[in-house]
Amino acid sequence: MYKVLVCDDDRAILDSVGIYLEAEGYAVLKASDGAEALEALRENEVQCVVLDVMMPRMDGLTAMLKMRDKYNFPIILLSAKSEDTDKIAGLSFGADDYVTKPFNPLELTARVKSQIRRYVSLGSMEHKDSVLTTGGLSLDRDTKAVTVDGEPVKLTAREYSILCYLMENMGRVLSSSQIYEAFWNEPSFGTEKTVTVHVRNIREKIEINPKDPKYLKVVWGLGYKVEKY
Amino acid sequence: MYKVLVCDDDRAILDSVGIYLEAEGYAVLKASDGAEALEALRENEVQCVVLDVMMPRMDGLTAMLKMRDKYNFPIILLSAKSEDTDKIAGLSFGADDYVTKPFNPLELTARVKSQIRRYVSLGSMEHKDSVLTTGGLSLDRDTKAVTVDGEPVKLTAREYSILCYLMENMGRVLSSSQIYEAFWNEPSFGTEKTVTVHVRNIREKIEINPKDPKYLKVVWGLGYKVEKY
DNA sequence: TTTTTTCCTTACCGAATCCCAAATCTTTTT
DNA sequence: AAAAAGATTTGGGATTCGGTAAGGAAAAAA
Repeated sequence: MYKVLVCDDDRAILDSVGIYLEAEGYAVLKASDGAEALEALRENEVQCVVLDVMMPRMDGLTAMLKMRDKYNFPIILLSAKSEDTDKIAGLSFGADDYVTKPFNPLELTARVKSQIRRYVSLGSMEHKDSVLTTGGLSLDRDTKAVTVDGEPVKLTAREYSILCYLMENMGRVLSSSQIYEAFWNEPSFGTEKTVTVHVRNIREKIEINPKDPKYLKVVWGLGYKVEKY
Repeated sequence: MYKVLVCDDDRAILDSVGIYLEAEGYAVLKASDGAEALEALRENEVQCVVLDVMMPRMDGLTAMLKMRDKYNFPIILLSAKSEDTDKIAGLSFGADDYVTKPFNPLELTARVKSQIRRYVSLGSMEHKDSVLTTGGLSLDRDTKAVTVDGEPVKLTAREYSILCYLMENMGRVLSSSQIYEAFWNEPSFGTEKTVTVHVRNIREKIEINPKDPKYLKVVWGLGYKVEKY
């Protein structure tokens, strides 16, 4: 039976999440701050951790960094929508997934399930491929380095995030609002144009001829995609 | 067509939200308290619920918990602005999003749209195959790619949606007005002719001989269908 | 801290593309 | 043969995308 550690200072959330996860057949350990969580980990082998960002004594991000020193199980962060400390900031610090409050407990359960499946199927193999490639374009999610035909390309944070998202969904068409919502955690009304400007800037950097893009293509009326070669 | 249940004791809000959602092409069910909402859910399959927190008889949070026992559609809470957002985030455990009153109806609409998109795409991720096929014709809903005998075909956005709709209902006959209303939410007087034109353009692209269509056939006096092979 | 630099967002215009409706022609049904 | 339904063609109008630029925010440097 797989074990999941849930860490949140709100007991109501702790209990309810526990109920949902137990219904899925997981054993649930509970902690109400980072210190308690680390202590629980010393005595138990878990396959996944759900961690609130805002907690007394030791906050979630600090706790996560300490966990990463010793363990490599997946970590899912919880945070209130209002704090909005960028999704990317959280993920790039070593989290595997990120859920904003309020959240659907069923969705959290689904994410836990999917993280555990990935974790155990990799069988503690450290070899998750962090490099995405198509044709001469490649992106390394560990080093955040992007190269075209071996030449390094300097992208800004937003540009990197957008390109990364598109390459993780290689071949799939994503609408401007989908892309927008993936990073701003906000539905878009009228702000989709921002995405097109970023797309243009990305093309300027990674395409030989931005007018006739080879990698980052538009699908009229539907969205953008990265071509799979 | 997706259905949204809106629940609020203020009839003015109920009506205005209803108008905006209907303009977006959703079917709207209305309820004025939690009990009514639960009853409506027994008789209808909905894809999203908008729920006021403060209501007589049965309040929103209680209603939400009861809904979570049986359903897993997204729930969006409405709450008074007075409480601070972090507090709401904590209290509203189990919701997928929240909006504070007073609110911009367009914002609420955008959030509903975004939740429904996530909900239906998650559903199709698990079970349904994203590729529809009949004979040599195939359509991939992820990449939005259509091929005939392996050859890629370039369709416009509207052509794609119409073909997709027909292929999702493979073998079934759909009238022009049905097809029209599926995308252009609302009337269909004289406008069915437009569908005819699109059908012709689609045939031009996917049929060997558009005069004697193999896939996209007409059923005289009733409508169109995609032949199942 | 203040200054400097880089980056993000928004607005606008032009160009490419597509949608729609009307008019006309063809096929099917009665 | 007449009537009804679908097929085809065409042009104006609406959308969507690309490109540019400027103001403001954020990050980096001093």
